[in-house]
Amino acid sequence: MSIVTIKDVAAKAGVSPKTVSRVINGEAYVRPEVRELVQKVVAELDYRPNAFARSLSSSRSYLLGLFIDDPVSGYATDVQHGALIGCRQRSYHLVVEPVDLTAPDWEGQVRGSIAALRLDGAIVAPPICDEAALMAVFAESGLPTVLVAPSSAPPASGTVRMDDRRAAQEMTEYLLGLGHRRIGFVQGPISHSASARREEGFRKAMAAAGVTVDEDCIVRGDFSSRTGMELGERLLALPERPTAIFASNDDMALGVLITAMKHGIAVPERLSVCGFDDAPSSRAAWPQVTTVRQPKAEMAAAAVDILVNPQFRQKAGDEHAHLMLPHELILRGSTGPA
Amino acid sequence: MSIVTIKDVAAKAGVSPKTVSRVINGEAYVRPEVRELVQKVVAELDYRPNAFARSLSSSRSYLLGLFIDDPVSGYATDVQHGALIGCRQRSYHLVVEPVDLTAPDWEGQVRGSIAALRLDGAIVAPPICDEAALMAVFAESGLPTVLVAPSSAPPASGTVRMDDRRAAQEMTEYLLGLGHRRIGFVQGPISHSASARREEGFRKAMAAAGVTVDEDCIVRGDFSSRTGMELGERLLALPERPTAIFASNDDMALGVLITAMKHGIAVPERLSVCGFDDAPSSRAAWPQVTTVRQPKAEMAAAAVDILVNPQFRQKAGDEHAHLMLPHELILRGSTGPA
DNA sequence: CTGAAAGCGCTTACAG
DNA sequence: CTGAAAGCGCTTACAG
Repeated sequence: MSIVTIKDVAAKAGVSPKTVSRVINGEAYVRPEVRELVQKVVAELDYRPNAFARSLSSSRSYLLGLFIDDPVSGYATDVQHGALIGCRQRSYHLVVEPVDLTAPDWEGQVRGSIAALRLDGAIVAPPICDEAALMAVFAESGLPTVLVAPSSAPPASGTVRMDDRRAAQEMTEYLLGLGHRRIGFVQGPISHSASARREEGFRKAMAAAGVTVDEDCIVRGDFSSRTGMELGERLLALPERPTAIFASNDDMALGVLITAMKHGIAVPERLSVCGFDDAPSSRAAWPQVTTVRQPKAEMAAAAVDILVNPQFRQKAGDEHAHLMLPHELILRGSTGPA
Repeated sequence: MSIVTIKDVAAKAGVSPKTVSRVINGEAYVRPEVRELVQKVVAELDYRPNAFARSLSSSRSYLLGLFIDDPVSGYATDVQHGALIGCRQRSYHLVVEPVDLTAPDWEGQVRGSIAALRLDGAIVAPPICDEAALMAVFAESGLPTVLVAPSSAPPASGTVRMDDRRAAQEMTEYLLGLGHRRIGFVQGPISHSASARREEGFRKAMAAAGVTVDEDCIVRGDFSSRTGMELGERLLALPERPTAIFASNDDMALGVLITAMKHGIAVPERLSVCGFDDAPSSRAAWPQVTTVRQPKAEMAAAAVDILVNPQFRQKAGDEHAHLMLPHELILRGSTGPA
């Protein structure tokens, strides 16, 4: 394949390499006719600036790092997809860096990526965006860093999140609107603070509707469909059985659904079930599960925007960008009137 | 953060930059004591070679591209995970490049990535590894390219795959071993040739066991759980109902399972169901679905090995590496004696 | 508006 | 076994 360099373009256009550089970087101060000529030659020769040479001489790498814990999770996948789309639009490239906090040298790995690749910015996905030690590495490196859906608010250049509390509140209001009063709630693991916020939203809506929450109806799972099944058993065995169960993630909702099916309890006729996340499992189930769509890809794309935005980059460090993106209730077949 | 360069290390160690270069690249011809000294200084200064400078002066970028169609699919996720692990081990980095063949300028995008990033190699996931136009772009660029689970055998530096036919055969033998004779088979879409190979395996095992296949028991789906449900209805309504259904992917198996539940047909007591892929849906279901594990991550890691292996890189173009990786039958609760 | 000079941080030949 | 020179392909100051 042609290894066309800036010199080739310059020679053919009869200008200096610097002028070609100006044109391809969209700088001002180039005579329109010269600009046009250069652009024509660039197209003819299919010239692609060497990203490495560019990075070496400038201070930018045009590379963003996506740091994730478990790259195989559906969550990570969606986040990555959004980041990829954002990068593509801005002519950046994305380097995916798995971070295994249990590995002995994870810190060296992260430092290595930052230093060797001269990343222009980092996007950190949950749950590792809540790890103080990791955030310290980024802070120390001075790398602009945007956190996606962090639980707390660690020091970072920016954060992008959704309103878990408000979303859970809306879902609960929806169930109440269907006439449900006795509603079971399946909590997530304590470590996952978004889960706590979801519970808050649930309780807030219940209180606002003047409905007392029976604490027997509140059970704690670990976000797996397995605990969803177990806790479903428990809730459905209650003397006064709930008419609806709100699980704080979809996998647990699926577990509840399976348990209901095992016991021949028709969903949604005799039991409404809803989840949170809009995970693939919510669609694989039957009936499909009513849930909350997290704007995962949109959050990641917004993170890219924050990092790439020149104004932001300049002020990185003292300016912070905090975005709250809208969620969406996805109403499906698993919920119905009480 | 420290911007330590090779000169800093050289100065502190009292040697030339070239010697430092030799040490960090593990070249021969460095006196042991000098090597040790340099390594000590490198560690002290936490020196990280600038990947861009390295790439610019050498011909290697230490970057591999993973080209995928739909980065959100579970398949892509697993492949990426394996590639990531492979890269990590070899001190390479992975750049993920989504390829949207429906976009007007997909070809320019791919060319751009290859040229601008000076990739050392490309890993191409299915189904785009079967697109002739895309493969032509890689061929033209001269970039070493390894295909993961291609259906046909397009020209490429290497391929890594599993034996779909053999796996389906083994699964069928397993069902036959359980005493099943009337077995339904849900085909995948014609476009997906692996699906055809799975059917071949099924038929081969049946023939070997002397069992005639009733063509009414063979139905074609599109790999979605939706068609799994529909075709499940059809198979279960057959005058003589199958005692087992082998779906050529897990999503369809899940659909069959749901249909069975709806009709109150106990699985595995009255119907055995099995799938293919070991997708998340096979575990989310209840009972969990017996399936075939594709070594997706392993295939991708092997692809990295092929690309990074110096011997291979040298001969790239005229030498081809073709690997067949072992699969695994995952026996779970959805299958039982006839 | 345009270009010549210098340099980014490495590695590739090439001498010793 | 070791190092001085040149260069990879761009961009950053700096002149004009």
